[in-house]
Amino acid sequence: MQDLIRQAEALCQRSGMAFTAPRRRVLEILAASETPMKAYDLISKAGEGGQATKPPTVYRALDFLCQLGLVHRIEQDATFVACNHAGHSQPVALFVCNTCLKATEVAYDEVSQILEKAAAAKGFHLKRLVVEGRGQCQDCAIAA
Amino acid sequence: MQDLIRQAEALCQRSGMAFTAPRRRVLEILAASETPMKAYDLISKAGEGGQATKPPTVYRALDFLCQLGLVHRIEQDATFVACNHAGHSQPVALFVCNTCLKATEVAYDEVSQILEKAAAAKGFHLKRLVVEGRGQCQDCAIAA
DNA sequence: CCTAGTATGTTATTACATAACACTCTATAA
DNA sequence: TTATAGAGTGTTATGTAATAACATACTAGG
Ligand SMILES: [Zn+2]
Ligand SMILES: [Zn+2]
Ligand SMILES: [Zn+2]
Ligand SMILES: [Zn+2]
Repeated sequence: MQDLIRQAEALCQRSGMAFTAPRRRVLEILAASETPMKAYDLISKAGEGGQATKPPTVYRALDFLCQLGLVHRIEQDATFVACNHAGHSQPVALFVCNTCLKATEVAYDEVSQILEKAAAAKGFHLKRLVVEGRGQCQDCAIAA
Repeated sequence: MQDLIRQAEALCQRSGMAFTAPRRRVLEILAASETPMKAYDLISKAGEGGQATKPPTVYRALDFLCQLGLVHRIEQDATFVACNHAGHSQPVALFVCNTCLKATEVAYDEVSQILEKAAAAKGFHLKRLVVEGRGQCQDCAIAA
Protein backbone atom coordinates (compact mmCIF):
# COMPACT_ATOMS: atom_id res chain seq x y z
CA MET A 1 0.00 0.00 0.00
CA GLN A 2 2.81 2.40 0.94
CA ASP A 3 4.49 0.44 -1.81
CA LEU A 4 2.09 1.83 -4.34
CA ILE A 5 3.05 5.38 -3.41
CA ARG A 6 6.73 4.62 -3.86
CA GLN A 7 6.07 3.07 -7.23
CA ALA A 8 4.09 6.12 -8.22
CA GLU A 9 6.93 8.39 -7.19
CA ALA A 10 9.38 6.36 -9.24
CA LEU A 11 7.08 6.28 -12.24
CA CYS A 12 6.63 10.04 -12.15
CA GLN A 13 10.34 10.66 -11.84
CA ARG A 14 11.03 8.47 -14.85
CA SER A 15 8.34 10.25 -16.90
CA GLY A 16 9.43 13.68 -15.75
CA MET A 17 6.06 14.33 -14.13
CA ALA A 18 5.56 15.88 -10.72
CA PHE A 19 4.09 13.75 -7.98
CA THR A 20 2.51 16.67 -6.16
CA ALA A 21 0.65 16.86 -2.87
CA PRO A 22 -2.91 16.58 -4.19
CA ARG A 23 -1.96 13.73 -6.50
CA ARG A 24 -0.32 11.90 -3.63
CA ARG A 25 -3.28 12.57 -1.36
CA VAL A 26 -5.78 11.19 -3.85
CA LEU A 27 -3.72 8.11 -4.56
CA GLU A 28 -3.24 7.48 -0.84
CA ILE A 29 -6.95 7.59 -0.19
CA LEU A 30 -7.73 5.29 -3.09
CA ALA A 31 -4.97 2.89 -2.13
CA ALA A 32 -6.34 2.70 1.40
CA SER A 33 -9.86 1.95 0.22
CA GLU A 34 -11.05 -1.63 -0.09
CA THR A 35 -13.48 -0.74 -2.84
CA PRO A 36 -13.64 1.69 -5.75
CA MET A 37 -14.64 5.17 -4.64
CA LYS A 38 -16.92 7.82 -6.08
CA ALA A 39 -15.34 11.13 -6.88
CA TYR A 40 -17.29 13.06 -4.27
CA ASP A 41 -16.52 10.63 -1.48
CA LEU A 42 -12.92 11.12 -2.43
CA ILE A 43 -13.38 14.89 -2.32
CA SER A 44 -14.89 14.74 1.17
CA LYS A 45 -12.22 12.40 2.40
CA ALA A 46 -9.44 14.54 0.96
CA GLY A 47 -10.91 17.56 2.71
CA GLU A 48 -10.95 15.92 6.13
CA GLY A 49 -7.47 17.05 7.07
CA GLY A 50 -8.38 20.68 7.59
CA GLN A 51 -8.10 22.39 4.22
CA ALA A 52 -11.09 22.31 1.91
CA THR A 53 -10.63 20.26 -1.22
CA LYS A 54 -12.77 21.07 -4.21
CA PRO A 55 -13.91 19.06 -7.21
CA PRO A 56 -11.43 20.35 -9.80
CA THR A 57 -8.47 19.53 -7.59
CA VAL A 58 -9.52 15.94 -7.21
CA TYR A 59 -10.67 15.47 -10.80
CA ARG A 60 -7.37 16.80 -12.06
CA ALA A 61 -5.48 14.42 -9.85
CA LEU A 62 -7.69 11.56 -11.02
CA ASP A 63 -7.10 12.40 -14.68
CA PHE A 64 -3.39 12.42 -14.05
CA LEU A 65 -3.36 9.15 -12.17
CA CYS A 66 -5.59 7.47 -14.73
CA GLN A 67 -3.31 8.50 -17.56
CA LEU A 68 -0.35 7.01 -15.77
CA GLY A 69 -2.30 3.83 -15.22
CA LEU A 70 -2.07 4.14 -11.45
CA VAL A 71 -5.82 4.48 -11.12
CA HIS A 72 -8.65 3.07 -13.19
CA ARG A 73 -12.01 4.64 -13.78
CA ILE A 74 -14.92 2.22 -13.78
CA GLU A 75 -17.29 3.59 -16.39
CA GLN A 76 -20.34 1.63 -15.31
CA ASP A 77 -20.75 3.52 -12.09
CA ALA A 78 -18.26 6.36 -12.33
CA THR A 79 -15.96 5.11 -9.60
CA PHE A 80 -12.20 5.08 -9.28
CA VAL A 81 -9.88 2.38 -8.03
CA ALA A 82 -6.16 2.26 -7.39
CA CYS A 83 -4.35 -0.21 -9.61
CA ASN A 84 -2.46 -2.91 -7.82
CA HIS A 85 -0.20 -3.57 -10.79
CA ALA A 86 1.27 -0.08 -10.53
CA GLY A 87 1.52 1.52 -13.87
CA HIS A 88 0.82 -1.33 -16.23
CA SER A 89 -0.23 0.03 -19.56
CA GLN A 90 -1.71 -3.23 -20.83
CA PRO A 91 -5.46 -3.22 -20.91
CA VAL A 92 -7.28 -4.91 -18.07
CA ALA A 93 -10.84 -5.85 -17.40
CA LEU A 94 -12.41 -4.71 -14.14
CA PHE A 95 -14.94 -6.98 -12.51
CA VAL A 96 -16.96 -5.55 -9.66
CA CYS A 97 -18.70 -7.73 -7.09
CA ASN A 98 -22.36 -6.87 -6.65
CA THR A 99 -22.22 -7.84 -2.99
CA CYS A 100 -18.99 -6.51 -1.50
CA LEU A 101 -18.29 -4.00 -4.29
CA LYS A 102 -14.62 -4.92 -4.47
CA ALA A 103 -12.99 -4.85 -7.90
CA THR A 104 -10.89 -7.59 -9.46
CA GLU A 105 -8.47 -6.89 -12.30
CA VAL A 106 -8.05 -9.39 -15.09
CA ALA A 107 -5.73 -9.07 -18.07
CA TYR A 108 -7.21 -9.78 -21.49
CA ASP A 109 -4.58 -9.82 -24.22
CA GLU A 110 -6.41 -12.56 -26.09
CA VAL A 111 -9.68 -10.76 -25.99
CA SER A 112 -8.39 -7.49 -27.29
CA GLN A 113 -7.01 -9.22 -30.37
CA ILE A 114 -10.30 -10.93 -31.05
CA LEU A 115 -12.22 -7.72 -30.64
CA GLU A 116 -9.79 -5.83 -32.85
CA LYS A 117 -10.36 -8.41 -35.53
CA ALA A 118 -14.13 -8.33 -35.10
CA ALA A 119 -14.03 -4.55 -35.34
CA ALA A 120 -11.75 -4.66 -38.36
CA ALA A 121 -14.24 -6.94 -40.09
CA LYS A 122 -16.65 -4.01 -39.98
CA GLY A 123 -13.96 -1.57 -41.05
CA PHE A 124 -13.56 -0.17 -37.56
CA HIS A 125 -10.10 0.60 -36.28
CA LEU A 126 -10.06 0.16 -32.51
CA LYS A 127 -7.97 2.53 -30.42
CA ARG A 128 -9.27 2.18 -26.90
CA LEU A 129 -11.17 -0.63 -25.27
CA VAL A 130 -13.28 -0.76 -22.14
CA VAL A 131 -14.06 -4.12 -20.62
CA GLU A 132 -15.97 -4.24 -17.36
CA GLY A 133 -18.09 -6.74 -15.57
CA ARG A 134 -20.42 -7.32 -12.69
CA GLY A 135 -20.98 -10.47 -10.74
CA GLN A 136 -19.95 -12.21 -7.57
CA CYS A 137 -16.46 -12.53 -6.18
CA GLN A 138 -15.01 -15.66 -4.60
CA ASP A 139 -15.34 -14.53 -0.98
CA CYS A 140 -18.97 -13.62 -1.39
CA ALA A 141 -19.74 -16.88 -3.19
CA ILE A 142 -18.28 -18.81 -0.25
CA ALA A 143 -20.16 -16.73 2.27
CA ALA A 144 -23.42 -17.55 0.49
CA MET B 1 -36.43 3.03 -38.97
CA GLN B 2 -40.22 2.93 -38.85
CA ASP B 3 -39.45 -0.75 -38.86
CA LEU B 4 -37.84 -0.48 -35.49
CA ILE B 5 -40.99 0.97 -34.02
CA ARG B 6 -43.08 -1.88 -35.35
CA GLN B 7 -40.64 -4.41 -33.97
CA ALA B 8 -40.80 -2.66 -30.62
CA GLU B 9 -44.59 -2.82 -30.65
CA ALA B 10 -44.52 -6.50 -31.41
CA LEU B 11 -41.92 -7.20 -28.75
CA CYS B 12 -43.94 -5.36 -26.13
CA GLN B 13 -47.12 -7.17 -27.04
CA ARG B 14 -45.38 -10.51 -26.73
CA SER B 15 -43.94 -9.58 -23.35
CA GLY B 16 -47.18 -8.09 -22.11
CA MET B 17 -45.60 -4.68 -21.72
CA ALA B 18 -47.21 -1.42 -22.78
CA PHE B 19 -45.60 0.52 -25.60
CA THR B 20 -46.80 3.87 -24.35
CA ALA B 21 -46.52 7.34 -25.83
CA PRO B 22 -43.37 8.52 -24.05
CA ARG B 23 -41.63 5.21 -24.74
CA ARG B 24 -42.53 5.46 -28.39
CA ARG B 25 -41.45 9.08 -28.53
CA VAL B 26 -38.02 8.36 -27.04
CA LEU B 27 -37.43 5.40 -29.30
CA GLU B 28 -38.47 7.40 -32.36
CA ILE B 29 -36.03 10.16 -31.58
CA LEU B 30 -33.19 7.74 -30.96
CA ALA B 31 -33.99 5.76 -34.09
CA ALA B 32 -33.91 8.93 -36.15
CA SER B 33 -30.54 9.97 -34.78
CA GLU B 34 -27.38 9.08 -36.66
CA THR B 35 -25.35 9.03 -33.47
CA PRO B 36 -25.89 8.09 -29.84
CA MET B 37 -27.61 10.84 -27.88
CA LYS B 38 -27.14 12.31 -24.44
CA ALA B 39 -30.11 12.09 -22.15
CA TYR B 40 -30.64 15.83 -21.95
CA ASP B 41 -30.52 16.32 -25.71
CA LEU B 42 -33.17 13.67 -25.84
CA ILE B 43 -35.18 15.51 -23.23
CA SER B 44 -35.02 18.77 -25.19
CA LYS B 45 -35.89 17.06 -28.42
CA ALA B 46 -38.82 15.22 -26.86
CA GLY B 47 -40.11 18.52 -25.53
CA GLU B 48 -40.08 20.25 -28.91
CA GLY B 49 -43.59 19.20 -29.84
CA GLY B 50 -45.33 21.59 -27.46
CA GLN B 51 -45.62 19.79 -24.12
CA ALA B 52 -42.68 20.01 -21.74
CA THR B 53 -40.86 16.74 -21.17
CA LYS B 54 -38.92 16.34 -17.98
CA PRO B 55 -35.98 14.16 -17.00
CA PRO B 56 -37.83 11.39 -15.14
CA THR B 57 -40.13 10.77 -18.08
CA VAL B 58 -37.25 10.23 -20.44
CA TYR B 59 -35.10 8.30 -18.00
CA ARG B 60 -37.96 5.94 -17.28
CA ALA B 61 -38.49 5.36 -20.96
CA LEU B 62 -34.78 4.76 -21.43
CA ASP B 63 -34.65 2.23 -18.59
CA PHE B 64 -37.56 0.41 -20.14
CA LEU B 65 -36.10 0.37 -23.62
CA CYS B 66 -32.69 -0.69 -22.37
CA GLN B 67 -34.17 -3.60 -20.47
CA LEU B 68 -35.93 -4.79 -23.60
CA GLY B 69 -32.70 -4.47 -25.53
CA LEU B 70 -34.15 -1.91 -27.90
CA VAL B 71 -31.73 0.74 -26.73
CA HIS B 72 -28.18 0.49 -25.43
CA ARG B 73 -26.51 2.76 -22.96
CA ILE B 74 -22.90 3.58 -23.73
CA GLU B 75 -21.22 3.77 -20.36
CA GLN B 76 -18.11 5.58 -21.48
CA ASP B 77 -19.93 8.82 -22.17
CA ALA B 78 -23.44 8.26 -20.85
CA THR B 79 -25.16 8.23 -24.22
CA PHE B 80 -27.99 6.13 -25.60
CA VAL B 81 -28.36 4.50 -28.98
CA ALA B 82 -31.20 2.62 -30.64
CA CYS B 83 -30.35 -0.99 -31.38
CA ASN B 84 -30.56 -1.98 -35.00
CA HIS B 85 -30.94 -5.65 -34.16
CA ALA B 86 -34.23 -4.98 -32.41
CA GLY B 87 -34.43 -6.79 -29.17
CA HIS B 88 -31.47 -9.11 -29.29
CA SER B 89 -30.53 -10.19 -25.83
CA GLN B 90 -27.07 -11.46 -26.75
CA PRO B 91 -24.31 -9.24 -25.54
CA VAL B 92 -22.79 -6.84 -28.04
CA ALA B 93 -19.81 -4.58 -28.05
CA LEU B 94 -20.35 -0.95 -28.96
CA PHE B 95 -17.59 0.82 -30.84
CA VAL B 96 -17.84 4.58 -31.15
CA CYS B 97 -16.00 6.54 -33.82
CA ASN B 98 -13.99 9.44 -32.41
CA THR B 99 -14.59 11.47 -35.54
CA CYS B 100 -18.21 11.06 -36.61
CA LEU B 101 -19.44 9.69 -33.27
CA LYS B 102 -21.49 6.95 -34.88
CA ALA B 103 -21.70 3.64 -33.05
CA THR B 104 -21.07 0.20 -34.50
CA GLU B 105 -22.43 -2.94 -32.88
CA VAL B 106 -20.36 -6.11 -32.85
CA ALA B 107 -21.36 -9.42 -31.33
CA TYR B 108 -18.83 -11.14 -29.10
CA ASP B 109 -19.87 -14.63 -28.12
CA GLU B 110 -16.28 -15.87 -28.19
CA VAL B 111 -15.06 -13.08 -26.05
CA SER B 112 -17.62 -13.48 -23.34
CA GLN B 113 -16.63 -17.11 -22.89
CA ILE B 114 -12.97 -16.23 -22.62
CA LEU B 115 -13.66 -13.51 -20.11
CA GLU B 116 -15.94 -15.76 -18.10
CA LYS B 117 -13.12 -18.26 -17.89
CA ALA B 118 -10.55 -15.61 -17.00
CA ALA B 119 -12.87 -14.36 -14.29
CA ALA B 120 -13.56 -17.87 -13.04
CA ALA B 121 -9.82 -18.42 -12.70
CA LYS B 122 -9.89 -15.72 -10.04
CA GLY B 123 -13.03 -17.12 -8.47
CA PHE B 124 -15.22 -14.44 -9.95
CA HIS B 125 -18.61 -15.38 -11.31
CA LEU B 126 -19.52 -13.02 -14.13
CA LYS B 127 -23.13 -11.93 -14.53
CA ARG B 128 -23.04 -8.87 -16.72
CA LEU B 129 -20.41 -7.71 -19.15
CA VAL B 130 -19.73 -4.32 -20.69
CA VAL B 131 -17.56 -4.13 -23.77
CA GLU B 132 -17.07 -0.79 -25.43
CA GLY B 133 -14.52 0.77 -27.69
CA ARG B 134 -13.32 3.96 -29.28
CA GLY B 135 -11.57 4.38 -32.58
CA GLN B 136 -12.21 5.23 -36.19
CA CYS B 137 -14.95 3.90 -38.40
CA GLN B 138 -14.58 2.88 -42.00
CA ASP B 139 -16.09 6.01 -43.54
CA CYS B 140 -13.87 8.32 -41.54
CA ALA B 141 -10.79 6.25 -42.32
CA ILE B 142 -11.53 6.61 -46.04
CA ALA B 143 -12.17 10.32 -45.71
CA ALA B 144 -8.77 10.75 -44.09
C1' DC C 1 -67.84 -0.17 -7.46
C1' DC C 2 -63.35 -0.91 -5.38
C1' DT C 3 -58.76 -2.05 -5.44
C1' DA C 4 -54.12 -3.43 -7.09
C1' DG C 5 -50.90 -2.76 -10.58
C1' DT C 6 -48.66 -0.09 -13.94
C1' DA C 7 -47.37 4.14 -15.80
C1' DT C 8 -47.06 9.13 -16.12
C1' DG C 9 -46.61 14.22 -14.45
C1' DT C 10 -44.30 17.37 -11.51
C1' DT C 11 -41.25 19.46 -8.13
C1' DA C 12 -37.15 19.34 -6.07
C1' DT C 13 -32.80 17.65 -5.19
C1' DT C 14 -28.63 14.91 -5.47
C1' DA C 15 -24.59 13.44 -7.89
C1' DC C 16 -20.97 13.88 -11.47
C1' DA C 17 -17.85 16.89 -14.03
C1' DT C 18 -15.79 21.00 -16.12
C1' DA C 19 -15.17 26.13 -17.69
C1' DA C 20 -12.75 30.05 -16.70
C1' DC C 21 -9.57 32.84 -14.44
C1' DA C 22 -6.16 34.21 -10.96
C1' DC C 23 -2.14 32.76 -8.79
C1' DT C 24 2.30 30.13 -7.67
C1' DC C 25 6.39 27.81 -8.63
C1' DT C 26 10.25 26.36 -11.39
C1' DA C 27 13.24 26.12 -15.24
C1' DT C 28 15.57 28.21 -18.88
C1' DA C 29 16.94 31.82 -22.12
C1' DA C 30 18.02 36.76 -22.91
C1' DT D 1 19.27 39.40 -13.07
C1' DT D 2 15.01 39.54 -15.13
C1' DA D 3 11.89 38.01 -18.41
C1' DT D 4 8.93 34.51 -19.96
C1' DA D 5 6.96 29.98 -20.74
C1' DG D 6 5.08 25.72 -18.72
C1' DA D 7 2.99 23.06 -15.36
C1' DG D 8 0.20 22.88 -11.47
C1' DT D 9 -3.02 24.58 -8.04
C1' DG D 10 -7.05 27.33 -5.78
C1' DT D 11 -11.52 29.19 -6.31
C1' DT D 12 -15.99 30.50 -8.09
C1' DA D 13 -19.47 29.32 -10.74
C1' DT D 14 -21.84 26.54 -13.81
C1' DG D 15 -23.09 22.76 -16.71
C1' DT D 16 -24.66 18.03 -17.16
C1' DA D 17 -26.52 13.42 -15.56
C1' DA D 18 -29.76 11.01 -12.71
C1' DT D 19 -33.10 10.11 -9.11
C1' DA D 20 -36.29 10.75 -4.82
C1' DA D 21 -40.77 11.52 -3.54
C1' DC D 22 -45.42 12.21 -4.13
C1' DA D 23 -49.62 13.17 -6.77
C1' DT D 24 -52.42 11.69 -10.58
C1' DA D 25 -54.38 8.72 -14.28
C1' DC D 26 -55.62 4.49 -16.56
C1' DT D 27 -56.68 -0.29 -16.70
C1' DA D 28 -57.99 -5.04 -15.40
C1' DG D 29 -59.91 -8.27 -12.08
C1' DG D 30 -62.75 -9.18 -7.93
ZN1 LIG E 1 -4.51 -1.92 -13.18
ZN1 LIG F 1 -17.76 -9.87 -3.12
ZN1 LIG G 1 -28.13 -4.00 -30.15
ZN1 LIG H 1 -16.55 7.86 -38.23
